[in-house]
Amino acid sequence: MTKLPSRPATASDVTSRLREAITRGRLTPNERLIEADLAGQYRVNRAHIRTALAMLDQEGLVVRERNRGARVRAISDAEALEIAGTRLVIETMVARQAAERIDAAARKALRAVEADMRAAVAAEDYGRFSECNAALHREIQGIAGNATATRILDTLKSHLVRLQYRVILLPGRPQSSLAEHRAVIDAICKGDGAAAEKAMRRHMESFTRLLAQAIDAVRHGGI
Amino acid sequence: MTKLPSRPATASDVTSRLREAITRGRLTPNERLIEADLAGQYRVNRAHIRTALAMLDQEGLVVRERNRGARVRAISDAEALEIAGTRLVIETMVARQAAERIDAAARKALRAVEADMRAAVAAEDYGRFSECNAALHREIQGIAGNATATRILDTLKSHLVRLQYRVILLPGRPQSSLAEHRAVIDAICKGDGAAAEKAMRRHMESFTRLLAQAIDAVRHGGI
DNA sequence: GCGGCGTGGATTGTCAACAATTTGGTCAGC
DNA sequence: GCTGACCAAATTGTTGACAATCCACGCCGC
Repeated sequence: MTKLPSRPATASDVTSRLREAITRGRLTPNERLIEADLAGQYRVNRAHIRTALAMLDQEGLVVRERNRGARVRAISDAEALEIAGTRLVIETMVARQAAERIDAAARKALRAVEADMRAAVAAEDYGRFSECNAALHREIQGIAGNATATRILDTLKSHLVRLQYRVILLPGRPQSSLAEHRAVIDAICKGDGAAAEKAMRRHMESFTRLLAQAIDAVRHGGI
Repeated sequence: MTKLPSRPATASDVTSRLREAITRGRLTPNERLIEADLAGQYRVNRAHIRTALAMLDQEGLVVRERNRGARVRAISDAEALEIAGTRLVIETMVARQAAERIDAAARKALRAVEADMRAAVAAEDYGRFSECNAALHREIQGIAGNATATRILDTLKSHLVRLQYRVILLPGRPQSSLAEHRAVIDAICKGDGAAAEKAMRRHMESFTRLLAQAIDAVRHGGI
């Protein structure tokens, strides 16, 4: 997994590991993050934990209250929709930029991801589908080459990962998602910025709509 | 200015002050940020400086290299345009949301800022105009009530403040900017989301275009 | 009972000393 | 004069100890 030479873990290593623990749900919303415990767990000094928590606070994954410690930040339903909406407009912009900068190698890469994705849907392997999904968006971001947008999207997504499974698991969603993704890929490969923008907006709108439905269902249907 | 009871400065105080020093240009791009110096300057322990630097790093205002210290991050011309472009799409979304949620009190507040702005232009007081500009966008964000977007916009703007003066000082810009702002305000007050979106996009596009020109001019014209 | 009031344990905040690393300069040798 | 090794100063990284704070619990008086 991580490097074996076992260079003493640094603060940003700890930050990554904590971030992952939070986004993967190993640390649950509102869970207290006790510096001494975490320090013991990750075999690092408390100071590292402290700066990691400060960074994750800045990132919005953690809230800290003076003298009262840090907790995993719970995002409300309303906030989840805000995040999805913001993500929508940025992904849309990125799709256009990707279309404007596409080249042969990038086309090939996109088609490869598409094939993977299609296979995952055919195999009904939704975990893999989810990974392909993430890979595709990452690939598009890479093509667009917009570091600012990429950074923002990364933090926005980190807030959504826990929720997105609800959407992916909706009946018929993988199929419709695949079709939407294909439209995005086609437009980008054609180098048609306007079409890519439109296709990505449609894709993200349907994601956002389904997310809203999933949230509503949960709210009204218990658990 | 700050509270007189003089509660011992905390890490996030230091963060704000450092942030301001960077955005206001008191600390220049690539300038080294030496922990001990800053600690002395702000009358604070080095540990506070350390966490402040970690947060500003996460925020993108500072870069840190292991064992080599922190410097004010210099943003390239290309990156400035990335930031402006990203800001554009988010501000556009926010304008639409503001139009959808406007109420009587908010209308009044918007009109007040508009009057201020007009007065500033008439008086050719460009510092004040710049402040009004910021106030207007803040007001719109407040009406939209989108905390996620607001947070992102704040950090994006913090990267642009140093550059925006170049745009504001262009001949005729205050007047055209005022007109664009009026269109945005009118649309929002009418509650017309689509029009607000369009007006804001036009405004931000012209800002971005002028920023690009200003950058080009600097690049080719010396200094 | 029950509401205020310490009190102790757990946890975070603060600090200073020490270790490790980088950097720039000096000097010997070629 | 140039190269490289080495040394010293400056700076960051790490650690542990101690202070301040919060919180839950039990106690006392009513």
